[in-house]
Amino acid sequence: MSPNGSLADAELTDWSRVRDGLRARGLRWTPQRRTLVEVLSRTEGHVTGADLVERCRAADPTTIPSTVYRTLDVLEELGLVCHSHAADGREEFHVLPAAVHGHLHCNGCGMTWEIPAEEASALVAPLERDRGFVVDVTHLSIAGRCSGCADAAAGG
Amino acid sequence: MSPNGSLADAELTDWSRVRDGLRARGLRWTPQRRTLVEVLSRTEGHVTGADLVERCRAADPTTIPSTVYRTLDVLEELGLVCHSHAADGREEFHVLPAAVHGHLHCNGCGMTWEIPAEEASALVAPLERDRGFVVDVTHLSIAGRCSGCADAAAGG
DNA sequence: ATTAATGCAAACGGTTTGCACTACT
DNA sequence: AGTAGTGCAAACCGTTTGCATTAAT
Repeated sequence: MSPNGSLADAELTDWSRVRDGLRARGLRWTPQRRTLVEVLSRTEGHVTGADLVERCRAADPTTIPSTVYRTLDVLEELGLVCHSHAADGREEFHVLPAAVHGHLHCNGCGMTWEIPAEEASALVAPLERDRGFVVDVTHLSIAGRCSGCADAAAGG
Repeated sequence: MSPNGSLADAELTDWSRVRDGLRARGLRWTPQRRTLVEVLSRTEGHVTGADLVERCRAADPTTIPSTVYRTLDVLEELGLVCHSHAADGREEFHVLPAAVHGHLHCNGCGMTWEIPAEEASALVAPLERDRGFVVDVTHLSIAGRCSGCADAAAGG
């Protein structure tokens, strides 16, 4: 793949490349985008869209939701974030994961863990083998109960 | 669809038990609930809440959304349906009793397949083994591309 | 000078809620 | 009679859109 030289292989933390990536496409580097990109650079794992709006607003109180969402679209096109849907049905973005794909979400405590790419691939390998179903591991989201909450449920 | 057969044809599904299940809990069997239960009894796989509202409205044009959602809550408490979230983030319900759990959703053609319980369990077994994470297979939803769409993507 | 991007406000779609009324038991 | 359930309408929440304005290039 790697069609038009996407930024996907850039150093994760090297957000300054985003600016150039945008410009290379004739898009613009604005203060609002800079704010979001900075927020994202501090973000690990997943955040909802609303969450990002809130964090941007913390950094810049003049932040407008639609701008954030529009910028997220652009960043997703650039391959810098991708989105899936959380267990509660909201948009969930995560910062371009180097080798991190898929989530494990605990219905007990609400925690979310990431599943390393290899582990995720291993899990779904049978699907690809037996059914020819190519899983999009970046959207893999598995709900259940973490060991702590499972024990609690079993114990009491 | 058996216009005058009332609950007589319920031997395929044991939905007539719903009525008794409700009553056993001091809850009531109303025409609106009957409509929804009939709709559900004709339903295979998954439906969104909005979808069910629509189908109920087809059966009974006076159907009101909030009633449907409230009844779904009740039916879920009874263990007759359960809900998860579809890839597009909407509520997704599916009829319980079958030994069918988990979905495979193709981003290409939009089709959804069900994963048999054993297959689903086998897939996530490593998670439970290695991490003690007890997966809720009824909420397992995996997105990707079916063999047809994967081939199409690879081929062109 | 272009024209991409922003701010704003209103719309949207699915779901939820408050409340008076209805009807199941 | 008593109370679960309904209908309705409005609220809600996250997200999207239209459009005139602003500002990056």
